[in-house]
Amino acid sequence: MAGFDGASMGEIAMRAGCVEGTIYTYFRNKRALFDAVLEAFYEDLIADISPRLAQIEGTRDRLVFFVGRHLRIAIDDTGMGRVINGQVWGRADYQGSNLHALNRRYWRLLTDVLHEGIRRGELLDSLDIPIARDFILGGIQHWAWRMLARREQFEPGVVAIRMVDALLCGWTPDPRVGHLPELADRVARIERAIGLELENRT
Amino acid sequence: MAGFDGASMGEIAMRAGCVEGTIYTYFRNKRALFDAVLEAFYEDLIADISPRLAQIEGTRDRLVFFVGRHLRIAIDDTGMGRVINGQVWGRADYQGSNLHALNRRYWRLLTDVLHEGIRRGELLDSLDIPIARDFILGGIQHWAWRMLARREQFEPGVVAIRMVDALLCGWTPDPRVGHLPELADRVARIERAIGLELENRT
Amino acid sequence: MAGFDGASMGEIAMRAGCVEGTIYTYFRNKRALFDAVLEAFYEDLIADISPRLAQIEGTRDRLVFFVGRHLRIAIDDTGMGRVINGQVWGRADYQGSNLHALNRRYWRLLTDVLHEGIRRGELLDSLDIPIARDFILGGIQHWAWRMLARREQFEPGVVAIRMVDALLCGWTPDPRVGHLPELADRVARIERAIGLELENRT
Amino acid sequence: MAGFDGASMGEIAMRAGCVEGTIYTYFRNKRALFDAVLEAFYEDLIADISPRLAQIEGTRDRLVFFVGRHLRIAIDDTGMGRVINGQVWGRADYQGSNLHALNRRYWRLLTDVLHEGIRRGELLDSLDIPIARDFILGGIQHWAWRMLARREQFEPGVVAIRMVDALLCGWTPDPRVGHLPELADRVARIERAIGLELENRT
DNA sequence: CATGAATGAGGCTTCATTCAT
DNA sequence: AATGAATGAAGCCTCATTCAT
Repeated sequence: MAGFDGASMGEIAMRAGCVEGTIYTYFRNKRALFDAVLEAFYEDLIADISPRLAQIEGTRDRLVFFVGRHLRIAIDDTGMGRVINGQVWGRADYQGSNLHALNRRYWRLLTDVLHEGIRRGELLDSLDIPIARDFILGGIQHWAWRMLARREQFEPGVVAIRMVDALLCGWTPDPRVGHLPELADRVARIERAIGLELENRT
Repeated sequence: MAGFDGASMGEIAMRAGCVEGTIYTYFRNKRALFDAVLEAFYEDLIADISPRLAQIEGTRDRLVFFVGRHLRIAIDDTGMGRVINGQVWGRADYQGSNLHALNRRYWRLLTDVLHEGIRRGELLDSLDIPIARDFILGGIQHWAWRMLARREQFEPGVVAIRMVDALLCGWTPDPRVGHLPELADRVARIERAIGLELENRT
Repeated sequence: MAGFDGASMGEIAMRAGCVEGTIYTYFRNKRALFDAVLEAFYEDLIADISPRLAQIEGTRDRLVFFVGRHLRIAIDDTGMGRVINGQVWGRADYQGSNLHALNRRYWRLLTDVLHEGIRRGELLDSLDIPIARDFILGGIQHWAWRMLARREQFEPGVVAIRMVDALLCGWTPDPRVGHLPELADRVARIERAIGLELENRT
Repeated sequence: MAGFDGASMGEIAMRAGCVEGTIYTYFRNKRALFDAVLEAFYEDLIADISPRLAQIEGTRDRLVFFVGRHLRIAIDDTGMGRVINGQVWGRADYQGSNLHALNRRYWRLLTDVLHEGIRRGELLDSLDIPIARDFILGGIQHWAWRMLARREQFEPGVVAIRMVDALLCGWTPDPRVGHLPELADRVARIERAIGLELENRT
């Protein structure tokens, strides 16, 4: 019903309003057709996201935008997501293919945001970026598929904020924690001032 | 090579050491065969994980065990993972199927750990459990596939710890940080009481 | 209309009284089918010719038998001859194939006759056997095709004799001719002895 | 790779430096194109051979030239030879086609040499010319294909001499055998002269 | 005259499924 | 219960040919 094997050239031709032979005027074979479609999809996606990401300030807002945009793919291009999942992964010649390169360029938009976030101090230095990336991309995918399987609607913008918050809580250094040393200083000064003895607190 | 469409009944029969006709003695059709295989896989998986999860104390350790076990599936049962991915999702009759029920039972093991973690105070009350679950399952999947695609080895136990830490940092309430506002108030009150002069702070 | 490319699997199946799929139960693909047919043909041919050739005395009679039998192929198995011509030659993997081995075994029947003929003194020592073989096989083929193209009937036995005679005239040393010089000497001596006067001869 | 069916109009057009449609401006269909090519080939061949054959004296030299020239076709125009073999023979409308006429004109060059050889007394009166022709053409073809299949080089001029000699040995009258009748006359005269009674010789 | 995109028929092959034994 | 040969629908792909530009 979906995916590379699920779609027949006959059906594709019919939907395209031509006969099977015509497709072969433009694409060498089924695989070439799928590659071309996926490449066009990625190109458009990158061309759409890249400039808008550059205009957003702040790591959190950038992530919210990226996650929301990625979630929208699952809604608008449901089949595409499934094809990518079925085709992009698990192909013998994936590594080194043009598709792989595009996939990397797309992921790069996300990891660049993460790296920049670390540089700005908005994300923890210790953040494992490959893991963070896979959590975001994989988590979004799972969420979207589950929603689609249950035929439930969802608002990408709202879900994106919830997702980013769920992740950022741990990745961003808590500004309040930054006050701890200072607070300790003040307490020590008070103690000195009143010569008071304090109980230990666990 | 893998997946529902990738395997032919002839090949399956050959590997099973029988002829194609024999399979139809036991399974109505190909779909029924695959469902049975997936069900057996899930049953075994749940039977394996469930009791061991019960013996582990502490949310963090439970999550590490679950994540590690799930990662191992991608290594030991690569094909199975792909079949699940291809078949579990995107089937018209998935909702309400026996497979769906098993899938839910498996996920339930994870969400139970999360709920229990909240109850124990080891996870934030505000944690969005569906999102958390999808981050874990989706993140693991992405990570594993990427590794397999690159033919890189990885140690499930080590990766599991890294993953859980990356997530828990934000999900577990830091006990010290929770007391900070209150502590600051008390300090300020004491300072006021004893007439201490404070410098302005930005 | 004939040959490997000329015959469609559909047509073959129809003539065999089954559907296309059935053929693939027995042969991996079209090429395997053709190879099997050709191999069976050669096996039968060799099994038929080999013992009969052994029972025939004399190089000339053996050649007549071989040529006649080969000519009959062109009549009885017209299509087969054409397939062999189209397939046996000009295939990239011909050298070293099973078909090649069979072809050689068949040719060997002929070249063995020729070698034996030389050993017996019935053929010239100087006979170039590869060339002789190609003349026989190629000549027969040309002759048969020409006849078939013109839809002319011919009697293999009669043609075989004509062909072998045409070739043997030069390949077999004429025993009578060998005595000629000696005979001429004796005549000349007698003439001289009896004082006979001879005219000059150029 | 070769033959009528092996070449597609697309490939032909590409090699000709035009598009497929253009070919149909000049040739009604694929068959007409092939016929035209074959005809041009034969025309050139005949135009090349014919005058040179006329300048050669002696049947043997003429045959050596013809055989050598024919062998060279197999080397220089390998594909052409295969096309001719596949197309010239075995076509329903071959008899009476223009191609047939050209083929005959080409063969005629050879049979004319043979007829002339008989007239000159350089070939046996009893030579069966159709058979002789098929031996030459068929033998050459077999030899050439075998060499090409084995990827062996050969020198057309050398092979031609060997072939013609192999055939001529039988086709040319042995000059010594020509003395037999005369010798018999002399013996008879002797017998008469001496009134001798001779024993029967087998 | 040249083009080349579109066509559609036909080819080979696969494969889930059936059924008589 | 097991077999495995037979099926036939469907898939991908090729290619000679046409036709509007």
